Amino acid sequence: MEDVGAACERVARQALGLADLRPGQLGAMTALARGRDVLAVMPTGAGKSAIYQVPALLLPGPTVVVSPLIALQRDQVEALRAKDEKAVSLDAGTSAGRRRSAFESLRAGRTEFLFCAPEQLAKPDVVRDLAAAGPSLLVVDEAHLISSWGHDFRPDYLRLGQVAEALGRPAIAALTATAAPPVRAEIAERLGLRDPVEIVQGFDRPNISLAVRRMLDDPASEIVATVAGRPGPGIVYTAVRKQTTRLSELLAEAGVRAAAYHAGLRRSERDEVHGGFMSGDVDVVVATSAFGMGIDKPDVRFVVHAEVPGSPDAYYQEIGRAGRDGEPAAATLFYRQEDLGLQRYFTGTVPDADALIRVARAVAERGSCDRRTLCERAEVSARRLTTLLDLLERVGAVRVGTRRVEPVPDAPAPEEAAGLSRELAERRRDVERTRLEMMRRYAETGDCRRRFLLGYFGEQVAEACGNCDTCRAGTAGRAGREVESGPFPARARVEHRAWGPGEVISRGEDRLTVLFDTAGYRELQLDTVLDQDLLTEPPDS
DNA sequence: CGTGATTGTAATAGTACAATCACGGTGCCCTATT
Repeated sequence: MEDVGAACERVARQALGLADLRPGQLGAMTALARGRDVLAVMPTGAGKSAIYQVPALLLPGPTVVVSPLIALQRDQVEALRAKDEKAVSLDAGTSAGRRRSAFESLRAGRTEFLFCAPEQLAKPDVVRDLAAAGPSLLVVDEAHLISSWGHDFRPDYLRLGQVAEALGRPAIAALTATAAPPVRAEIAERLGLRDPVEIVQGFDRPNISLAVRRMLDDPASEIVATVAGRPGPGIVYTAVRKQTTRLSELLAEAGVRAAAYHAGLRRSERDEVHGGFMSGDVDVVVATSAFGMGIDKPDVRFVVHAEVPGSPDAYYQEIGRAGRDGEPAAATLFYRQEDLGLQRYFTGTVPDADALIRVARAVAERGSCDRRTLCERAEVSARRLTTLLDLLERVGAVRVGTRRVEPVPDAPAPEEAAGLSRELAERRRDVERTRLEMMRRYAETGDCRRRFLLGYFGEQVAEACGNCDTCRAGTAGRAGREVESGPFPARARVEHRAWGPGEVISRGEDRLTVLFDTAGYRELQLDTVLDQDLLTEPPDS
């Protein structure tokens, strides 16, 4: 009988035309083909799709792929059809007839791949119809969104673990290009991955040079000068929509073929800008974070940030769109301290106690009920309900199934449950804010910027990179060199007097960055830690 | 949290500054019109 690895290689070659597989790819494929869960963190272009497509063709049942944007789903369907693989996508615009025939075809084994957004899987009949087809694989693409979008923006991301159960718990593949260690942990926890095979490929993109320009006032003219002096194509990221128009107009005046892009534009305008950028008619897109996913243009030469983004995670995701062809590219952050305030605002939502109490009380008084009834009884929107229920469930006040919400025996009283939920949300917000704090550190550090970023993503690098502004300025070598020996090495579990347990993310000569389980990222001076005996290393494995 | 627009007050006709307020990102969905 053929070995699973060999079978993967054969299918990759015959069905998908992939002659050579990278070691990480093959490992992930064979794990999935054997029914194991996989969490893969690999840069775009490293063949993430093949990781699930190959085992999908080997395993008996169909494959459900969760993808955040309808446009991405359609692209993927098209790419598969070009290889003669039967794939469909499902969204709100899919007619009842097409829906029926899609499910029929999945059940009959004529269609292998179904793409949809998590919101589709929030609908009990969709899950029921899919379960009837006996899926063998559930793929969550852009899985970092579970952590970054799930909590308030698209809460249905949080329910995918339960969806997996309802689908008969197929093997799960979680795929992303960017996920720091705590994000990986959250993905695994939320999806309920079972002893997943974790494949993390190098984060480093050495061809992207890094620089920060500190600004005391409006950076617009500096940005225009910088962008106008650089060979295109490039992206300028701004934090607010108004700024996209303003900067693109200033750039146009300076003779740059620039266009603005944000989610408030009409569909046709967005498509036009996107298309123009891909075809080369537009050299520079000035955009909010709406511009990004699904933009696979290899020759982007620079990414400029006009304002600081909310976390190193978001920053790395956005600069990662530069230099995918491997040629030199530049990432420049225009940094003003005041801009941190806006990001603080973006991370600052904690649901109000009243709404939480109303929901908790409705469930407690009424008993098992469906979501619609609950929305009416508690007077909250369907979307908000998902966020509230997630919190209430995590503090043990309710149990949320795919169809119904159930009360929990001995649950805390509604007022108490609301209080606990708010504490949970506050803790989460505080952790978010320490991410922002790490972004500030990146902008203000005198150490090698790449070493800082890679350290944040859990990669220890001894040498300064030589391709960032601090390296060129000569400040990088002196501060914060990684140290191999001594107490509190990277990845060590530690316990702080006030902040509780955590893990050392990076270890410098004179300071430590620690991610605390509840207090988030903190930087500690090694002297102080030793003098005051602030940290202990618990004597475990 | 910070910005920019609007309103308010004080002192006296045009302006100056303070207080208040609204606003700020990402995309599914579903339904009603063209």
